[in-house]
Amino acid sequence: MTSEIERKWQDRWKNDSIFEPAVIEGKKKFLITVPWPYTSGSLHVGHGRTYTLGDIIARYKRLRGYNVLFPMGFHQSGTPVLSIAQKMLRQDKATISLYTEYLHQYGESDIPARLKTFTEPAAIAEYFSNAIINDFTLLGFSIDWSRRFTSAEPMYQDFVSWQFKKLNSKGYLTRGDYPLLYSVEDQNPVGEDDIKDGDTDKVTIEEFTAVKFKGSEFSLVAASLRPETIYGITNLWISPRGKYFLVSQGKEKIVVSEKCLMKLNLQGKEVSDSHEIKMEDILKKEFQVPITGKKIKVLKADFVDPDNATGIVYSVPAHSIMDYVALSVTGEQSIPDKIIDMPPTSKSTVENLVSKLGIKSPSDTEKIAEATQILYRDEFYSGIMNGLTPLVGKTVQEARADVRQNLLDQGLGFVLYETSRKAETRSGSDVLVAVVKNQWFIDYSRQDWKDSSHDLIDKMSFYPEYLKRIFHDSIDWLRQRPCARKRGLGTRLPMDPDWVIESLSDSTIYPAVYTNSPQLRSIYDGKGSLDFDLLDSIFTDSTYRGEDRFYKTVIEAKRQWNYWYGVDLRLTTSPHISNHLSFYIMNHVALFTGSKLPGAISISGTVTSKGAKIGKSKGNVVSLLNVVERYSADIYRLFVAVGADISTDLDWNEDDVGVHSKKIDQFVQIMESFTNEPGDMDYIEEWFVSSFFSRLKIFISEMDQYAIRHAYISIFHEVMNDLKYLERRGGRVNVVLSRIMRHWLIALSPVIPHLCEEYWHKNVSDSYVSLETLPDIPQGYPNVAVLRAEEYVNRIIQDVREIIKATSIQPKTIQVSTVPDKILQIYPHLAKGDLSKIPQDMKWVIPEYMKIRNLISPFEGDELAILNGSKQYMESTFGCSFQVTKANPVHKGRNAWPGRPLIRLE
RNA sequence: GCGAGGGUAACAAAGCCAGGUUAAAUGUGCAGGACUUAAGAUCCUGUCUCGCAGGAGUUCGUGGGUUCAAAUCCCAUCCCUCGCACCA
Repeated sequence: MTSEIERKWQDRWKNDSIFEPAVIEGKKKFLITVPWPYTSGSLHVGHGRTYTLGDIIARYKRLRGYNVLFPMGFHQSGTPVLSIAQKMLRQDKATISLYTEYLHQYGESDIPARLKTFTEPAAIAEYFSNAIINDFTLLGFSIDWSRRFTSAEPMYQDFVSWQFKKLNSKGYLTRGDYPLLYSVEDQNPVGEDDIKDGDTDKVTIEEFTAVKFKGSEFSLVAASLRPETIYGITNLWISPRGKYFLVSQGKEKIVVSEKCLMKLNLQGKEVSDSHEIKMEDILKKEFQVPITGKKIKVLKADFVDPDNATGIVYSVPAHSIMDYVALSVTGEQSIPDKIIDMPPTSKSTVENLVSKLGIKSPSDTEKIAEATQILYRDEFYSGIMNGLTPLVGKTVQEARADVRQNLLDQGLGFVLYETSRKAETRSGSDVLVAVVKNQWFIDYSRQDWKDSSHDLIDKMSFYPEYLKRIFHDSIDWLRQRPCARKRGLGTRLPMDPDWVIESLSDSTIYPAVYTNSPQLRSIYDGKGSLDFDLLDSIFTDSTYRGEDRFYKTVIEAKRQWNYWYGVDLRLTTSPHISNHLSFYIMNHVALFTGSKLPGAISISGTVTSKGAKIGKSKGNVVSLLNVVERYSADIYRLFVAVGADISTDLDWNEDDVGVHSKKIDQFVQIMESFTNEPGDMDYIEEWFVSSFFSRLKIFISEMDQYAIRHAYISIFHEVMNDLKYLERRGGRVNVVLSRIMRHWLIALSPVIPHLCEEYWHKNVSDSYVSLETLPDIPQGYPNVAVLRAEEYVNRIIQDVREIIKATSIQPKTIQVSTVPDKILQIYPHLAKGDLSKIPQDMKWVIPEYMKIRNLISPFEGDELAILNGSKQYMESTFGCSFQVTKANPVHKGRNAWPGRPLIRLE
């Protein structure tokens, strides 16, 4: 039943193309974008949230009279789709079962046949694009699909080429060497996805300083993360299990481990003439510490990993747990003095940590690792170099940079990159660090660029507001970003077609293309390409000088662009802040000006499922399609709207969904039993209508701040509660609904569009509620006096209840006597403190007033009349008779005060 | 470590930016009642402590401070979550 209604309206919206807005010059427009989905799988309840919130906002802006464009496209560039296709080709079991499941969800009839096509990346992207369109349609999204395009589309790729040529001409692209994780066997860079346990145990790149220790015939190269400790070196360690090689590096001869040779090659350190060297030939020699010139020996140690870094390490027992422990065990040398001083309060010294953690031997690897982490961290942040070094007084942080630079400058060392842990790909080949030569970067580090980005951020709006500060920080923190790679799908870099533009970099200003993709596509189809000058004439101020037969389309493309761009609101999730959204801001600043720049950004929180992060391993993935089938689009939408504030996390919890589902049922019942009953309203009906319009005002002001949750609690839940209350008070539901039906359905339509459309047609008009504008609030509403009066009645009820509770009296009669006229007359003087204006014969009330003044709630209505009007309600509420009188003033004893009548139970 | 967000009643979760109208929304749970042959659904009432008259007391991680007044502002401290990059 519900799904039939939803389908019906989805079809009608689509057939009438009501969400494909045309340019209307002079009408205020609103362009809202949400990041385009990546087309590698099905969407779950978490994905749905941001899109749903986007749709709610789009629909809200429509009812506020904006010409709203809510476009969508698909992201297909990058590596995931490609690697899925490759895995399909390899018949990878896990991938096949995952995609079988996806296809099953989508009700695919011939799964094996469909899977066969998935060896082709385009087929995967195509299939899931269509699946997502289907999902979004079933959720009732008011998306303009006529403008959709994908990042793999040639028309769009010409646009990206234009963008990169512009960036390059403005000097925003640079080149340089860049380290990245690499598989030698596959001859490919590897991402987190390619590494075994890469998602749970992240692999990062660490920058070692490889230090050359000169000997009579060759140098030993030991690598360290802490070059400042060379002043405390006592000896070198090599592994008894390792193989070491003598190689030529330029004119120098150096010795490193076998594994290190490969790293040197990958990292562009050219070496030649390698041959293995016997361990004894190393052990019998002495070597010299660079800078200090100290002569040291080489010792064997089991704890040295020949595969790590150079396979040779230098020993600093005063500042390294392992070296200290190893030395204590051999007892060969005494522990040398420290070269780094710690604050007196610090307990982080080698000796303390070793004894505290009870480390006995080099085989206590876990404890040693823990102690090492503490020591390195504390020395880095609070250590000061002491007088045994020439760097006395410098912090460890400063000293490290100094020594490193010194070694590099004098050719006494070089940079060696290493993985933070031993890593291998999912297929089992080694992951090492390679240095890519001449990597292309977008130079986000440029200060002038950052400055103008900060200016833009100052002008933009953020929801919630604290995001503004975070974006300033993020811009400051950005460095050069590698923007192209050698594999993956995407656009070729126009100045260097060997490279493919990386998938975040090709999607920074793409919302621009939503404005005129049909025109661009038509020109592309006619010309076979979109050249630089043509795009320039559309997206900048330059004029079009191309072929005449495209002239009209170019002008139309430009008109669309001028009307629709910039993006009034971009809505996405927090992981995008430090990358996509920052790039989005900076690329806009680089290429556009004025009204074409972004207006506002809002961030929605993440979605958990049953309290846990959504993931296949947790088994808590709930697909969107499944939710729509089991509940309905409107129930899901209501849950998303009201379940949590836009910026906080939302938990997908079926119990809570059930609550919303019940509320929707009640709403349906109310709407089904509605018949138009215009006519005069009594007091309580007047109260309801007043309350409604007061809630509608709250709704508008909250929605203008995108406080969707507040807005809909007010206009849906609280209005529903008011309706229940109205019934209890004897009001006529249909009479009041006749007064508010238009406003209510229009206001609710952003969240529950299908039901609103259904009842709009049934009860109001045959136009589309989705396109209606919210009418003004009628004159005289909300009627504050009536609202106050009802509050007053409820306060009396509360008081009676409390008295019953405190006294355990079951009243037969409730007597309420309201404020005497004499007290009411002088009350304003009392409230103002003008005690002198109080007539002599009434002065006796002053002491009583002083005592209870905090309990008085002044009330401007006619209390007697209001209470008399509520007599019936009071009697049914308490099941006894209810009498109202005007009290007489009493000199001794208690009096009735404004808003605080006397209550007596009998 | 740095950066950001957060710690509120049995639980979940508002309020905090713009201090008083806050014993503190809302939902769940729990208790009592209404309706029902019964169950369910729905509705009402209650749910920190004390109170035979509408009141009082003690509460919003912990410890201080500002103020006539603090869940709300400031300082310190403990704990939790997320991000720290090339991955979409």
